[in-house]
Amino acid sequence: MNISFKKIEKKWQDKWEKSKTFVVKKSKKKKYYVLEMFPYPSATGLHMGHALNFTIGDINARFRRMLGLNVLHPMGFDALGLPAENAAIKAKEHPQDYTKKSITYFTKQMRKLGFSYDWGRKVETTDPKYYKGDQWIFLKMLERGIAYRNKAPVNWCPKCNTVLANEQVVNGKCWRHEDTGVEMKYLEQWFFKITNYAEELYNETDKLDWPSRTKTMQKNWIGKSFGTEILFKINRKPWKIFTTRPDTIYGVTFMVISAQHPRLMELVTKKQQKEVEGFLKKIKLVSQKSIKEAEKLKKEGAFTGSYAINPLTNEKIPIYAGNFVVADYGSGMVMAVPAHDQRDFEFAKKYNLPIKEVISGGNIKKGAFTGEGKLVNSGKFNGINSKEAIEQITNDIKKKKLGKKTVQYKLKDWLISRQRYWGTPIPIIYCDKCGIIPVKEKDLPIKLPRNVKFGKGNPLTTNKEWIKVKCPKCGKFGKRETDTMDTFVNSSWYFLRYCDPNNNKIFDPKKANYWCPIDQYIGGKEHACMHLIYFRFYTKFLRDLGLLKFSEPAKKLFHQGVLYGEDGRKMSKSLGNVIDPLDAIEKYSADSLRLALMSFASPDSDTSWDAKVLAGSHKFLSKVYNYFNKNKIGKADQRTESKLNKTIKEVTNYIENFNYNLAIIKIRDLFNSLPNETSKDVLGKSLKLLHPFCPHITEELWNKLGNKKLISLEKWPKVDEKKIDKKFEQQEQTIEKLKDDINNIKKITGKKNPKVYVYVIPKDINLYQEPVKILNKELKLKIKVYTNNYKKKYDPTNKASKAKPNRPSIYLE
RNA sequence: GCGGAGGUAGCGAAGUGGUCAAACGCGGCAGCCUCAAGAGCUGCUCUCUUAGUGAGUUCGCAGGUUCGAAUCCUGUCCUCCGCACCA
Repeated sequence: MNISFKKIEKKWQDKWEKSKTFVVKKSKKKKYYVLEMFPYPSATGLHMGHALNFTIGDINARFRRMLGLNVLHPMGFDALGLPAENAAIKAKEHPQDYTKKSITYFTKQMRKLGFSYDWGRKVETTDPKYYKGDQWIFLKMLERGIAYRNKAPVNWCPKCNTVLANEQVVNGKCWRHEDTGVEMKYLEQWFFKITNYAEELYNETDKLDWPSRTKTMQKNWIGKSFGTEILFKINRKPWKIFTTRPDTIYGVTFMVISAQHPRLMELVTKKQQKEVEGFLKKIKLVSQKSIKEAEKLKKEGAFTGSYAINPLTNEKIPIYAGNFVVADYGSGMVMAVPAHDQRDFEFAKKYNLPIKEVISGGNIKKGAFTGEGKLVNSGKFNGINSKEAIEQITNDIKKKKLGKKTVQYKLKDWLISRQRYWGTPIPIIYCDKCGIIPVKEKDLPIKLPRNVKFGKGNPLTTNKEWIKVKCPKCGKFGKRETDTMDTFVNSSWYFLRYCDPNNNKIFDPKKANYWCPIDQYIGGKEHACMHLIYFRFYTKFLRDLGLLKFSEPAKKLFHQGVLYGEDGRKMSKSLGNVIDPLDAIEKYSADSLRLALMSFASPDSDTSWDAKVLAGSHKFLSKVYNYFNKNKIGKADQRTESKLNKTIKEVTNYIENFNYNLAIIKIRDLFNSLPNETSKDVLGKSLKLLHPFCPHITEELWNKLGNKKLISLEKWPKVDEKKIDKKFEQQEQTIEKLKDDINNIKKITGKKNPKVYVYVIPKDINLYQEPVKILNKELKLKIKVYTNNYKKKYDPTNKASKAKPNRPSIYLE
């Protein structure tokens, strides 16, 4: 029978939309906010990863809704950003038109998948009403010293004429120009002082109900380490040096300052200038990204001509510029202890610098000894264990006011400036007289001008009309900031905007505090150290502004697995292994696709696409549909009731825990075991179990059962424990075993339609009567059961004597 | 180098102390149906054995704990992923 899934699906999608089924308001019910990370729309449309992500979210949303919660399940588009701008330029379109088209396309596809979004809450970051919020928050950050301007080394592509985000540098090359090396440049940039929140972000990570892997990644990224800050005198000025090994301070034989250090040139003497400049030139093309090929990179450097004074030994120590010291960690300069640090050791070997052993236990001729040991050559600290010496030396330094115990983070302030058009304009005006002046709140939003000419770099810089603006302070003409904000700014607070997306304010704190924090956030694990840290930071900042009453944006987080192509490789156009969700829907149906996506594997594990699973899912749904066309509605037997209730229990549990694949197995099993005649109640409850996965077909069949209301808004079935009867399970096992035995004997003997005689011991007779009846029907055989002591039984070969407890004897004729 | 995940029958994938030769799906094989194919239905699918209910060998590899291990412990090999010269 040919079922028109397409018609059915369209019918219910229309119905949901018309009757505003998924529109939510504040209510007395307990709230539940489920959110999938909003997509970055592109003209190529939704990909299978999106479909997977959103399906997981939708199942969760539909399930919670049926449980009686007030479910907020919105969707939006993260549409500002560099990739869209580049794609638009390539397509010779205006980014605005390109984005609009992409969003329309995405929306259409999402509708076809039957997601239960409250579309009235759609958020688009390209909407000036939205990015006004970015600008307002920026101004608040500026007021509080969280946003600041600073000169910093950045990745620069000479061909694009623009700064690139770290993610846009691939192996030291520009992502758009594979042959172009990225350079380091010093530019005045806007930063967000996320490091102010490093401690809180770090500490609260443990409390989150998030995947542990992500939590560790975040903690590593924030990178808290305890150490000591020691003041070394250089040219009579103190320089702070961070170390985790103050116990080795007597072994310092030189210092290394980062080649990227902004104050490097202060230390370079006239005599050494040429040498240092030569060195800097040599490493200029080595961007931060390619430094990541760490092991291969040889330690290199040049003597600056300056010396530092070791505060404990008063030794004069030469300072080198080096390529292996990170400029923005610690103080960008390290005290080098070649005897006890591998990198310092390599550097010392190369430049013939002295290696002084201060911890015993290793062989410093062979290499650095980084382990624990007793101190030697360390004055009054000789003989102390190195671990203990860390404490003692730190105390000594503190007493002498030469330093203190301190904490360092790897987390760096967030560089948000982008020399690009398609982003939120930074609301700043540069005035010759007044300096850097923030735009007044009442003048927000600063809209992106529509008229721009794309050429080299940021087209805003050549838009004279837009740039020219009156200084809010003195009234004379100044210049607008032409940099725009990093796209991650947009996604840092969008979840708040969903709570009241159409107002002219930023977001409604009252509503945000009702709906938030997000109860269940769902998205890719690749965001662990970017978006998922940024939006925590924003939440904390907005809390400190007094707008939010919570400190963490998402209580629970779920990462969907990566879905690879059928060949096990990443889906990509060039490999030709991309499966388009629309094609799958076209060929089968949205419900089939949703079911298949959840059947491959546990939704959080990486897996590959399998066309057969999709076909199989479709087959199953067809079977379900056909069953509902043929079946009779009458009374439910106890066996089915028992099975149903057991399944309700299992499925509920599985869905709670995101074991969607297992839930589906149980649901399939239930439908497969439904008898031709059963009650409306059983059928309805079975449909409800399937509904979160396959909303359309269940809506259709629910309606066919004679229900007037939507299944989408029905209550999730409750388990009736009393109806779960272990007897039936036992019977099922008995049936299986008996069936196996009969089939086996049939096979061995080759008898096709035998008469079957089953002999059981008297005690077991009750256990077998029912199963034999069922098997009679199922196998279409004549099966007779006797107790083995029954005198009138038919038993030509005396099989009956072999019957044992729980082990019937069988004769086939 | 640091950190994380994982290795289960032909494949995908459940299972985390006994009820495990191990759910379920796919594939394969056989039967029914049909003029035939497909679909659908039924059964089998580690090896051997047998008119069934029996035996043997399995859950990356090697040891160990236990009356008992796919499941716990130790070591080891392999795969995938993230971070990476962070002092």
